[in-house]
Amino acid sequence: MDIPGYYPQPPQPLVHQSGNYPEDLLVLEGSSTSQEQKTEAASGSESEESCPVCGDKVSGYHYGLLTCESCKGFFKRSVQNNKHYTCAEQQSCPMNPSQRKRCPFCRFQKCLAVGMKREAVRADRMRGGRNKFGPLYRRDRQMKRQKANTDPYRIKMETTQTPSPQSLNDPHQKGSHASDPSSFNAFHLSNIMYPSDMGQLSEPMQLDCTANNHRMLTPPSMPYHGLYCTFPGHPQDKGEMGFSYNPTPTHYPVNSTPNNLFTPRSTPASSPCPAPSSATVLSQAPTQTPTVPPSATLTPNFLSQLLEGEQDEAQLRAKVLASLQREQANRGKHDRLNTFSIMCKMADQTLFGLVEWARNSSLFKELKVEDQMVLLQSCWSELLVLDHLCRQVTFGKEGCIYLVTGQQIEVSTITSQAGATLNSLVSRTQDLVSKLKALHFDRHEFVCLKHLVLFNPDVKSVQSRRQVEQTQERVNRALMQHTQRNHPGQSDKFGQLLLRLPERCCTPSTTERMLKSDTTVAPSLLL
DNA sequence: TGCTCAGGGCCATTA
DNA sequence: TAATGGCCCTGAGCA
Repeated sequence: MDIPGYYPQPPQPLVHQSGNYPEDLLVLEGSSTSQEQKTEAASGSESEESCPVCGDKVSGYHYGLLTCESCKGFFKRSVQNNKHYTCAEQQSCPMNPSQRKRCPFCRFQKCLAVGMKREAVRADRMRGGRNKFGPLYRRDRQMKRQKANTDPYRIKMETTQTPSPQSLNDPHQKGSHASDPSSFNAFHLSNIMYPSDMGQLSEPMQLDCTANNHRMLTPPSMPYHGLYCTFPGHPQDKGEMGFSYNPTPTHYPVNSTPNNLFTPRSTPASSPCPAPSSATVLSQAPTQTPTVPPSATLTPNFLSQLLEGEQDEAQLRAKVLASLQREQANRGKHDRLNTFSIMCKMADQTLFGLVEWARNSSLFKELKVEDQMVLLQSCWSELLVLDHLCRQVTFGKEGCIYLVTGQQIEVSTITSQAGATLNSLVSRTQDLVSKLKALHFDRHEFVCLKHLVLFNPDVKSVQSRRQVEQTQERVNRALMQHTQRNHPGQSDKFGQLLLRLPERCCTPSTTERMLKSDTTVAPSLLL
């Protein structure tokens, strides 16, 4: 959401923001009066929010959402003068007040991505008056009030240090295991976990998704810098992609393939993603007891405990779809989200789900709030990618990418439209999915890997480092014992799983950490 | 009828 | 010298 991410203090959402207006709690929900506006102005909350494009201080609603004066002017000039920019880098330039001027291409793309509307720039250049988005602004304010009223994590934020704006928007810090908690992506997570001013767990914007799977051209669940790529021939600013959601997608996941290794805790009968058969790897596991220490008898319970906190795929799918539908409903049929924005919002919602998962983890709950923050801040992008991989292994059909919404896109459709960088990402992802499928990656192993990524004792600013380390070692042992017990024929499965991690997160640090944590296994892994 | 506030213009500053 | 960004003006919408 952030994913993406990029917003300095006060906390920001990945794409859209919502506010925290304590005084507004006195205003009846659903009402929108001048008094309400006066109250907002008096509270100063809105003026303290940060621009979703660059993180600077917002000056009001401009072209569809709250932005700073600078981005307002930039967007206006870009549209009025029909500017066409190019990016000298990877189309993922950092966007913060000090660097926003460096790459107008990325800045403009981000303006569009977060929801600034070209059509709000008047073609006739007439001054003054109100635009047609007045009702939208009012709804946005109402949602902020509602979230401010219902968010249970606001109090925690008040006791949590937030990072300095300077470092928040630097995407070069993304994905670093030892990332500074003040990194911009870290900041995103802090907003999601403990939204204060902005209410990161904001009511999702609404949208009508009536559906055309085949026209979806962007890949799901990529790291945010990837999401901000453009697609040759399909720039996101072309407007509506005709994305719509059909509750019954054309492409259903094949639940009878050997790839369906996971057993979701529940999947509605009407789900476009039927529950995989119960013939999971676990159920097929041999009864023979492997040569594991006596302590291993606790492992199944431990793994069950980890699994209890797992996200329900059907629920997550429902949430994402509801969010997209609400977003489009708010926008109206002539103002559809483009594909790029839809993908960003899917990633947002997926990330919210992952944060929720972490917060519900019994192991994670044992940590101090500050440690929870910095751990999530350091690994959110890896969790997103891991989550994507898991979804592909579980539900993905050969040659297709399975979206969190239950829809599938053919990889060939993407590769025929995308540029080299994105194609490379998609290709690497698919390779990794194939390897994991070959390993018969199961749900227990997935939940272990998620915990291993999450409990990273190398993250700076972790206070209870020893506790994190011990938890990681515990999960590591559980994973090893599980693979030995259930896959005795694959003696190196544990190592193979860990070796996949660097491919997932593009850094060997996670694997190195785990190898260090279990020296009995390390030698065989290094061979 | 006066107030609000979002879009447009101006212009000093910056790169 | 073009781009940026802060400040001010304008005027439709609303109470």
